[in-house]
Amino acid sequence: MSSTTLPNIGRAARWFHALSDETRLEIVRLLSHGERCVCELQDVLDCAQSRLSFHLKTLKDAGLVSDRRDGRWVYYALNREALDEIAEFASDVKPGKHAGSCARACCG
Amino acid sequence: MSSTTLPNIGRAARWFHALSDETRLEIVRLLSHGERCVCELQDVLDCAQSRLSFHLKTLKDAGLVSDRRDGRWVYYALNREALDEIAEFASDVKPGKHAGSCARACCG
DNA sequence: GGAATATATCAAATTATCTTGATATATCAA
DNA sequence: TTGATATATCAAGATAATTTGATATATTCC
Repeated sequence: MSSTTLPNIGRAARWFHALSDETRLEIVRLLSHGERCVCELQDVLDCAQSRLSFHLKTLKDAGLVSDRRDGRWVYYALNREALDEIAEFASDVKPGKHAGSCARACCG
Repeated sequence: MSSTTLPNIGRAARWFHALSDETRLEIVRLLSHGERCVCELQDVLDCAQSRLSFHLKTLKDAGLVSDRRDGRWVYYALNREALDEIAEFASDVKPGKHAGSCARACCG
C-alpha cells in the first residue's frame, strides 16, 4: 500500500467496525498471545456461547481472524496481514505523507 | 505503550468505532492532506450539514481530530498522536510480541 | 442593530448491531 | 448407535447508531 493509495474504504470500515466492540477487543487481546480454542475464550471471557460465536464470526467476516477445526475444537488466530494493513492505514493517513494536493480549496 | 500494555480497551473501542463508518473514513482521508474547514468537507462530501456535523463530533469525541475556530469558520485536523497509538495497537497486538504466558490453557 | 453565513444541537424516525434462548450440526467416546 | 461435548445458526427482543429536518448559536458585514 503506497502513501497515496489508502485501502478500500469499505474494507477498512469493516476492520474498524470489527474492532469497535469491547468484547471483540478482549478476544483480540487474548489471541495476541497466540491461537486459542473457542472453549478457552469462553472460559476466560465468561460470556454466553452464542454471543462469543457471534463476535468471533464478526471478526472472521472482517478478515481479522481465521479459524481451523481440529477434531471437536475450533481454534481462532489473528491474521497478521490484516493487522499490518491497519497499522499501515493509520500511519499512511497521517498528514504530511502525501506528495501533492495539500492546498485548501476554500476559507483559506 | 509497551508490548505488554495495550491501551485501555474502552478508549480503543471508541477509536475504532469512530473509524467504522465510511463517511467518517472519507473525512479522515480528506484530512490526511491537512487541516480543512467544515464548508470544504461539506462541498466535497456533498452531505447534509447536520450529518457532517454529527460525524465530525463523533471523530472529535473519540480523540481522532481536533477543531479550531477562526472567525466564522471551523477547521478540523487529524490528531497525529491518536493515529500513532492506533498503529501501535495494531502492531503490538500481533502474535509474537509478548514475552510470556503464551501457553494455551485447554484443548491443547 | 439586523441580515446573512457557518456551524452545532435537538428530537423523531429509521436502521444497524447486540444479546438471549432455542435449536442445529459436527465430532468423539462408549 | 446413543449420548455427550463443542460450536454455529436462527429468530425475537433490546439497545445503540445514524439520518433528517428544524432550530439555536456564533460571527461577520452592512
